[in-house]
Order: sequence, then C-alpha cells, then structure tokens
Amino acid sequence: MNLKELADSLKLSPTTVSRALNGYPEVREETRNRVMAAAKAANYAPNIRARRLATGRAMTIGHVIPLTGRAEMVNPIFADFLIGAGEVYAAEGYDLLLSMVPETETEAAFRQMAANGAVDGVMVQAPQENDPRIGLLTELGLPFLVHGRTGDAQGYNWLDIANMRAFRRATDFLLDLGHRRIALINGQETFDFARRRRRGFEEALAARDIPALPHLMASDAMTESFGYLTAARMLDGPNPPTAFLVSSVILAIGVRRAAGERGLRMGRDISVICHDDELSYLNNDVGGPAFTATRSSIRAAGRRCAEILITLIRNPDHPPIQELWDVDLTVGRSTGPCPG
Amino acid sequence: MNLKELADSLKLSPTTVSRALNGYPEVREETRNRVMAAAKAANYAPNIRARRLATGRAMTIGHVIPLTGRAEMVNPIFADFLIGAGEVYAAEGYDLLLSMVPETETEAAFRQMAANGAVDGVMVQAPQENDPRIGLLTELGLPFLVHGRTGDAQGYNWLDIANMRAFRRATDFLLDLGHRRIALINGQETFDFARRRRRGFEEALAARDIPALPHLMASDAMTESFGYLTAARMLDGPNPPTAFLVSSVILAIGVRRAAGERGLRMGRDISVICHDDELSYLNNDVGGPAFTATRSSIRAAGRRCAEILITLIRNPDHPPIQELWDVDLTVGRSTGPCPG
DNA sequence: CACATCTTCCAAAGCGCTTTGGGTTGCTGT
DNA sequence: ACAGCAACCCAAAGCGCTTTGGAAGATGTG
Repeated sequence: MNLKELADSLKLSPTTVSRALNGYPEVREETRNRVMAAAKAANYAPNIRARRLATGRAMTIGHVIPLTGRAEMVNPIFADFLIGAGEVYAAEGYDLLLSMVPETETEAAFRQMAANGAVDGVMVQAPQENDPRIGLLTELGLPFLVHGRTGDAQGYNWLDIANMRAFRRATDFLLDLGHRRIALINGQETFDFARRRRRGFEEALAARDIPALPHLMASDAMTESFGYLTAARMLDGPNPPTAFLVSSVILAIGVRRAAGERGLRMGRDISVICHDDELSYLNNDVGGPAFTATRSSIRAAGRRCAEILITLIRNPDHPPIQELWDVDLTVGRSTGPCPG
Repeated sequence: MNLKELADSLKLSPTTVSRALNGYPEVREETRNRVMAAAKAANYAPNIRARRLATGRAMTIGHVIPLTGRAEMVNPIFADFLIGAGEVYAAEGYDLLLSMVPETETEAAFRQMAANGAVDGVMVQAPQENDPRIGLLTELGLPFLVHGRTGDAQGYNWLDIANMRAFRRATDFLLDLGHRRIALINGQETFDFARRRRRGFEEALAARDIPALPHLMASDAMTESFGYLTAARMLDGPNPPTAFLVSSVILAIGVRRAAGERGLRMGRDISVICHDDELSYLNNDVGGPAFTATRSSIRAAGRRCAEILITLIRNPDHPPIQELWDVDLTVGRSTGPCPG
C-alpha cells in the first residue's frame, strides 16, 4: 500500500493525503481524520526511502566505530553511551546508523557519508590528540559533536567531563589520607581524556612536591587483565604503591583481583580510586559504593550528546556548543589511610 | 555533484555512467575507466537515498534493542555481538540500523520497519520463551535471524550455542571434583538460554541422584552486583555452597568479590565455573585462564549471524538455517577438589 | 453586486538514482 | 552488397514521496 493507492481509495489527491498525514494546516479537520483513519486501517506507513529522497533529509545520525584490532577502546563504554543516545534519537524520530570500520578507513567512511547523504550528522567519540576527524568533518561540512575534546577545544562542538579536575581531586583525596606512593593505571594516552587525567594526577603531586614515579604509571586499553597484570607487577616490585588511581571500573576490578590474590584488603592494606562511568552492569552502589570513585554517567552523556547533535542538525548556523560536566567524587570502601 | 552532472561532464548519458560505475558489462572498458576516473576526481558518490528508492533495497539491517528499564540484558553482551556483526555488514555493503525502543513498543517498531522499508532484514537477540517476535516477523514477511532459539526451534532461522550441554558438562566437572552443594547463579530465566542452562544443571544433578537445592539457585539480570549479593547471601547462609556455576564472567566477578571479602580462595576454598562470552575487555586468558569456563565468542557469533542473515536476505526462498554451536570447557584456576 | 480573501484541494514537477527497451555503429560471413 | 549479430550507448519511465504554484469554491467587504 502506497500513498497513491491510499489517496485513490479515499478519492483524494496524494498531495492532500500527504499533507493530512504530516500535519499541514491546509486540510480540513474532517478530511484529516478520514485520512488518518484510512491510513491506520490499511496499516499504511510512508515509504521512508522515498521520503528521504524527497525531503533531502536522511533523518539518520551516524556513529563510526573505528576497529583497532585490539580490545576496542570503545567497547566497555560505547554500549551504554549508545543506549543513551539511542533513546533520544528514537524519541526525536532519528535513526542510528552504526558503522564499524577499520581504523585506517575512518576518513574514507566519513567522506563517503558526507557524499552519499546517508546521515545528517555524526557523533565522534574518544578523540585523540589533534584528532584528524575534527578537521575533516569541518571541511566536509557535516554537522558533528565530539564526546570529549582535544587540541584547543575551540571552534567545534563538544561535550566533555572535567577529567583533569576529577583526577586532581581524586589524587588529593589519596594524599590527604597520607598516601605517597600512588600508582596511576590509565587508559591509552593517545586519547585526550587519558592525557588530561594524567595531568590532573601529576599536578596534584607536584603541588605537594611529591615526585611522580615512572614505575608506578602505566597506560593501555582499559581491560580487566591490563589492570590485573599491572597491579600485580607493581605490587610485587620494589617500592610497591599503597594506593591506585585507575581510569575505569574495569581496570579496578583487575586491581582488586591482584590485591586479593596477595591477601591485601582494599581500604585497609591498599587504597583504590577509579573512574566510574556508571555502566549498568557494573553498578558500584549496591550496598554502599564498593569503590571510591569519580563518577559520571556515560549513558547520561550519550543522551545529552544526542540532544545537542540534533539541535545542531536542526539549526545549521548555530554557534558552537561546548559543555563541560563536573564530576562527583563518591567515597566508598576501597580507600583508607595509608598503612604504617 | 550528482549522476547527471557527472554524465554531462563526460558527454555520456546517466544510464551509461550508472552502468559503468556499477560494473555492468554493456560498457566499453575504456569508457568505464574514463567514468571511474572522473567520478574519483569529482569525489562523486551516488546518493544513497536515491539509490535505495530506485532499487527497492534498503541495504540496511536492523537491530532492535528493547529497553527494559533495568540493566539491559543486552548490555554486557550486545556490544561485542554488534561489533562482530558490524564487521560483516561493512564488508558486505550493508548498513546497521540500531533501534532502541521501550520493550512495550517493540512490536510497533517491527511493524513500522516492515511497512516503511527501512531495512531488508532484522536480527533478533535474546529470545524469551515463546517469544512473540518470531511469529510477528514471520507474519510480516521480514527476513530475520534469531541469536538463540525458543519453543520447538522449528521453522525459523537461528544460531545458538548448546547451552544445556555446556552447563551439564560444567556441572559434571564440579561433581567429579567431589562438590555436592553447587549453586547456580543464572541470567533471567525468562530468557531461553537461561532456562536451558538451568536444565543442563539440573539434569547433571539428577543423573547422580543429587537434589537441586532451591536456596542455591538464583536468577536475574547478569550484573556484577547481582553476582556479588547472591554469592554473599549464599556463603553467609546455612549450608553454604562449595562451588558456583554462573552464567557470565560478570556475575563471576561478583562472586569472586564476595569470596574475597570472606577470605575464601578460589580454586581452593571454593570453586567457580562461569560461562565466558570472550568479551574483549574481560579476557579470561591472560596468564592462563583465571576462571574455569564454558566459552564461546559472542563476537564470532555476531559475525556468523550477520553472514547468515545476509544470505537469507539475498535468497528469500532459502530453507531455514539453523546452526548449533558446541561449547568448550576451559579449565582455569577457579576450580579445585571439594575441600574437607 | 463586484471584488478581495480564505479555505481546501489538486496537478505536476521534482528528489537522484536504476532499469527497460530500444537505437547506432561496426564487423562478420555469404 | 547485404543480412545478421555483437558491442556500445541512450531516452525515458519509473521508485514513492514532498512541495510548488495554482484553481475552485466558500466567505467576507464595501
């Protein structure tokens, strides 16, 4: 059943039926009701491919996930972010086009998207230092929003959390508890967020004239095993840390495993603070927070990012939107005074 | 730049340019090369919306994720599955349309998709008992593939792992080690996979005349905290289990936390077997498997599911494809003989 | 009553591609 | 020299919708 058939069955023109269905005013209320009823009865839904061609809008937003071959940076995070964004897209009538491409082909993927009109805008996640995607998308004229930021953070749209401030605060918290040998287990420092976190960490130490110890700093993809192996190595080495600051709950779980195997009790023998993205399947709050954590819901970020991007798509001349979210520090059972 | 302009610039008809670009034989090799070169030089990409309308194919596959409000069942699993499927889609030229809808609206979402022609087929995940989606999609005539299966598993396309066999084998393994009080921490038993796993568990016990103990069986969304709370409750209660069989690594991490807090060493004081989906950020293999586990890569399943679905879309009259994957049991450090 | 103004509807022209159903041209064999 | 046949190319008709630019009829105005 298409528009023409529906119109014929109603003895109306396709024009009128289209207008009735889309809420235009030039149609009598009674006619509109007739049309609506007939459409519903016939289980009619306008062909979305034809509509997209006719309107010139794709009503689709693209998320391009670069596949790196290693544990995808995106993986632990992107599911929740996607769900948050997807909720908003659905509510606003946008489709979500998810594109997995080898990292080397992301530029081609974006060029393709811009040229073939598959999407009205794209979401950019996990920017790296001087991320080429930002310049490229600007050049292509495709509306985009960056979750995170990089470079001077000027002239493009982004939403980010205050990573540096969060990690500075977390470090101060550990220092106040008397810890001096604090380890940092970070995400890959090609990513901007990880660099900022490290800087927050280092600044807090520097402010108290405490040297950052290279053997107590590590960074890589945020997997449980990386957290485990790193913590194990540090704990077994000379001058082991008394506290860990780690960039995700997943890493923290690895740290907990290493500590547990060595008979170290978290919050007593050893302290751990992590960044908690509030992943739905890793709730840190049941029975009081297990980990002391800087926290910020990645799903909420996804929702807000979607809202902003849709605003930008609807208002092409909108000035850049930049939003910085502050981060809570929640005290849990994984931290305590420095022993000894 | 559109096809007509490109054709004009080449002094050819749109027909010929279209054919040249799409690899049809009725065009001289020399002409084809000229067209290709011009297209590349002009950075031309055919408008995908127009192409979709003209061909009648969406070249898009839909994944509908029902939002339940609680920790989405899909969440821990679906990211890896999606990545696997997405790789194949990208390679085959299909787009992935991801649709998050409140659970109550999934039927409407499918009807919409079928009527408006947004997708050529859909992937169905995590089927429940007598899942209404199967009947609905059959009725709508939309090609679909179920990851998992339900009911009599007849007459529709699915790919599943041998859940029952896996859990029966895992239970036998624990029984052989001398364990008699074995706890089952399962996913929500509205899902078919969880029911099968429970049956495997129960059959193994029944085969040795060991009663299944209701207070040692629990099922809910597979979050870390559910694993933790349940294990804690069981361990603190009367007749605590000496072994746990759990439905995911995430649950197992919760169990490990509960055990750790009680000073119980895994593999010595207590045994744990889990099902390992080989999530990329929860690698169980680093330094030898931490958990004894039944394992099957969810990402590989995603890849294969995508392949099958594409086959079905390309061959509408293909007889049902049903694929059952066997599951390995990997022995790790989390199991040992029953103490005492 | 003539004229302007809404209100309500429609015909037709796109949107940018694919595809059907021919036409030309040049070559072969007789 | 001419029919027969490939090889190569094109005009035009869709695909199913939206949207422009009226037209017809109803209503108000001086």
